[in-house]
Amino acid sequence: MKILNDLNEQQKTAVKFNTAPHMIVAGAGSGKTRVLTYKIAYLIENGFQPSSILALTFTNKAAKEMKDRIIQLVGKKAHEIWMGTFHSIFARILRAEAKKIGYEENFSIYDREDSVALVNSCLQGLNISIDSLNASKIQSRISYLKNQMISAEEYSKHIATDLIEKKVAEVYLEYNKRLKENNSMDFDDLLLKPIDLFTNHQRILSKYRGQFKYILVDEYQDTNKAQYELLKHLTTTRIKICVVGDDAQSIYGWRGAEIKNMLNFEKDFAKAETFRLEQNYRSTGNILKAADSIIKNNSGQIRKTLWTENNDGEQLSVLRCTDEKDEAYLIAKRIKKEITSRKISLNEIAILYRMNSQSRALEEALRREKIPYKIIGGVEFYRRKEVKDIVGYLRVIANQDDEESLLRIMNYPQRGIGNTSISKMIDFSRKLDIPLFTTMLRVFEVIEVKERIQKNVKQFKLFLDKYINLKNELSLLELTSALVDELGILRMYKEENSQESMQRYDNVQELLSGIAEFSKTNPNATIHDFLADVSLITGLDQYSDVENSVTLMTIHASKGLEFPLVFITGCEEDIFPLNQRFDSNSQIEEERRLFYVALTRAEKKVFISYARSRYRFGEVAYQSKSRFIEELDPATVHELNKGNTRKGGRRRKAFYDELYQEDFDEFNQERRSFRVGSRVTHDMFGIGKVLKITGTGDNQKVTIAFEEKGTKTLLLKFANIRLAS
DNA sequence: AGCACGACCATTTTT
DNA sequence: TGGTCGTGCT
Ligand SMILES: Nc1ncnc2c1ncn2[C@@H]1O[C@H](COP(=O)(O)OP(=O)(O)OP(=O)(O)O)[C@@H](O)[C@H]1O
Repeated sequence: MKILNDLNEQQKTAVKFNTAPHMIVAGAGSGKTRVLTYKIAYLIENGFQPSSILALTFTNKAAKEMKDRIIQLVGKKAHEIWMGTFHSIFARILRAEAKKIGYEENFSIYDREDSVALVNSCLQGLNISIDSLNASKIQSRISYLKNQMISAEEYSKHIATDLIEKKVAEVYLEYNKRLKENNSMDFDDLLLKPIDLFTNHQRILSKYRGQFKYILVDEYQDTNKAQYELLKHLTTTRIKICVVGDDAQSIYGWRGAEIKNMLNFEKDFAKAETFRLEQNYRSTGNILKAADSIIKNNSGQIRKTLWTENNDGEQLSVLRCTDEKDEAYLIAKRIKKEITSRKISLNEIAILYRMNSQSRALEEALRREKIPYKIIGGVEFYRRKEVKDIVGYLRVIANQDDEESLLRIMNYPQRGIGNTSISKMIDFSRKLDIPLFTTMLRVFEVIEVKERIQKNVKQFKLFLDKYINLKNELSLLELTSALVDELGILRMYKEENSQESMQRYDNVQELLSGIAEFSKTNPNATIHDFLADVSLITGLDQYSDVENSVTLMTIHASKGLEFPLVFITGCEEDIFPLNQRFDSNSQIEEERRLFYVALTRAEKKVFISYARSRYRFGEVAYQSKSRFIEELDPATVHELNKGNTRKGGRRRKAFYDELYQEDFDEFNQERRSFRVGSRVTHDMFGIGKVLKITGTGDNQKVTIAFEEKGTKTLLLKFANIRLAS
């Protein structure tokens, strides 16, 4: 069969095996994704029904790319494959079955921001506050619990012990209740609700078991408990399952991903077989050696061999920089040099970092050097305020119970319904136990609201009713255009005529063209279809490589991608690895896997940079070189600008002139006997670990996490701190 | 009701 | 450093 010609022997064997459950375990760049893609093509070629294949990927973009590739291989019947992320596929199923679990099929999907807003509103409603936790932290906790499949009831009855946990439990319960009342689900519900559905409705479960004859999962190492449960529900001995992954690339533990899903696969699925792919096609020998020297510092992983026919290639280069501006500048310069000497395009270059906040300095330098770039992730288009405002209207038109969205648009654009009036209406709704939307209809009964404002509410209600009635008559695009026009949003931004408002203007325009495009690809799409899609779009999905520009992103976002030239930036203790408090081993190992992922994105050449000081919260913080740099096999790396300290720094300093105001106090740096990460003792507070060092001269401060006395910031001049033995 | 200013807090990583 | 939130003034 022709399809198989693009594969090596091991890959062919894995593609052709289609009997028992099986797992393909393999290192980076060995063609796991390719095998999955070809396997699906192979199945279809051999008469398997595309619509009975369920393929689950990590991002929407990965799904789209895989599907496109399969269409290329076997033609457009591949359109019928059920392919997408766990979240999008199960959202689709939930929409079809919503009634069975007590939701309307037009339910809204809340993203993180919406969820945080709801938590806030719960806190207000319950009239509680938790000192050490803000709404966003509480939301993270709830989400984490949901990921572990710990229900609010269980948490509150059996797990929450101290006062804070009890309060969180109370919020958790209320939050779920309110979600339900709003006919809404958060991201985690998209995985949990289907489990409820399948557990309580045997007939529906049978229906989907009949539908999906073959289930394939990419990036299995990053699936969580709920996803595992879903797979267990959907598979029977007659349904085939194939999962693909690399335990060394599991980087979402903080979100509940469990490598153990992978380690236990053979036990979990009867008669399971494991396949391996060992030839790497992506990287040079040196990059692979370097990556291997990193990952072998982790304990207990599935043993894998990885070899390549590629030659050793160049060594990795380490760039030592004065601070983050210097780092950004050196990288920009380096890029200019490399595109001419290597004759590569900007598209072939990626700059990776540990956290989004690191991109700022890099962007600034790239702009100065006139190097075009694109950022993947970051603030995503559909999360921008002006876009979410309009989407908020659409959501309310689709689902009047969606209180968060209703509150969002109530006074936007301003129509004279202020916060006090809104709270009065909310109180009224709660007292009578009716939706806010109904309260708007009965606003004349809410006597606390001034008459003039009651009229405004009434008018707004009529405005919404009009569109609610129109939603079945107008197309999605007609509806949205009419809405935006009547709201006068574009006019408003234009009149304001600031740089910011013009940006917003453009974004609204872009939303409209996005809708136009969506309507084109999905001709009969309703507002519900569009909203379902929008909630699950992420920043990672909007990536196109048409324009010629450098790619900037977090390492998490780079998973599965590859670039000839890769920069890994900010390789300093407390940034990468970003370890907080006293190192827990599993945390540092996840950081190490992250570094492994970063290295293995590269095909030809890696630059690793670190800065000796960096602005953090407006203060200078002194940094020390990442332990990961030390762990690299020395035969594979060299330091590029050794001994380049003051001299190079000065020259570049001149370049940035006013940008450099702070003086880098090298003397102080050398004199100190400890650095970030050192264990120190203090006469009063005992033993602790240095978290950060800030300021210069007499103002130099150290933040230390003491084992017994908690975290303290001390003035170095007075505190008697010594290195612990 | 709506704006301006100041206090405070923040940095993981994202479906 | 910069963005968000609350208060107090108009
Ligand atoms: N048999 C093959 N012949 C030629 N190129 C191959 C072959 N198999 C894989 N490749 C190439 O190797 C690269 C890596 O493949 P792929 O992305 O499928 O690997 P992966 O194992 O999924 O990687 P990662 O774990 O990093 O996501 C791709 O550029 C792919 O085209």
